[in-house]
Amino acid sequence: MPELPEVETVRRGLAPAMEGRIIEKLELRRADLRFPFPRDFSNAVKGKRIEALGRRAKYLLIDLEDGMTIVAHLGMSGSYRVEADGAAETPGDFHLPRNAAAAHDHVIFHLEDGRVIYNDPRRFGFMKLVARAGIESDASFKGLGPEPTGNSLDADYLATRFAGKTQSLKAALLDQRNIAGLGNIYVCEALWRAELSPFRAAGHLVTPAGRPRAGLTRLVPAIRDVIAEAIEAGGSTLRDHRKTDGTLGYFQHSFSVYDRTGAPCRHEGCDGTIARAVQTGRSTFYCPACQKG
DNA sequence: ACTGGATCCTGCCTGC
DNA sequence: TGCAGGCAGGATCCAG
Repeated sequence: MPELPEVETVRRGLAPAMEGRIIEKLELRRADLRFPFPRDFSNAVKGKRIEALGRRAKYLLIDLEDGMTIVAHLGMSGSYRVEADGAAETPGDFHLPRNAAAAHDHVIFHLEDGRVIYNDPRRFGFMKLVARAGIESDASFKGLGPEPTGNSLDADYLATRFAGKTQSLKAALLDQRNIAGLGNIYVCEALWRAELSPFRAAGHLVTPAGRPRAGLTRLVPAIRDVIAEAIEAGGSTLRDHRKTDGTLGYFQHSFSVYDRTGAPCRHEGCDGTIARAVQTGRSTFYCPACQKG
């Protein structure tokens, strides 16, 4: 599921249940996810209070009182759910009986007043423990580009990154070193909004003098807006992913191109049909009629 | 240096 | 109905 808006939605969902709580026990139900868990992981966090939940790109950051941070990535299929002690059953069929472990529940945070459970069928996610001081030099964060919602993302910055690149715009936007947090869905959506071809070389949007062309100037607000709107909607819900309280995100109803092959383009006055192509092994959804820039 | 492909893993959907 | 094949929100490693 998780691109930036989904991870941010997870962070907001978990914060009320985790911040200020002590990790009474960290239960690891297997030895690894994508990578082995940190050596002595459970003991290292046992008894520590969680100060705050943060996010950088698609990484969830669980700040502990001792200056360490649990860096958690949800991979493709990771999700969290909260089970509060003594809470009434939420209507609907999602919640399991208390204390019943579901398939692919790999990590359970036992807190003072409930549990937070990490589930990840494909196990592409991972968790590691990093010292907060100097976290930016950790391999996961070094070289990471700016957040798409922050002020440091602008057309001039992207021009410096894209200048001379023969790589497609699609691939360049998926590269976390250029912008951190975009994934396949929101790259497709942003390119559609800016009416830019996903196949165009990234360098094409930069003048020989290194200035952003009009298309690149359009792209920045397209990215900002689609990410902001998706966060506002609580992220997208694809397949079986849900928010931490078991409810659904809504942004998938707002997709303009993603997974809409054969549907009419929603740009006013465009009579194009959404098409699917494969670029660097990933599906690209786009409108061949209006995404020509 | 830059680029694209292969890879990790399970589940679900489609088509035969 | 069963089964094989393709595909899925990501990041990293490797070869050309």
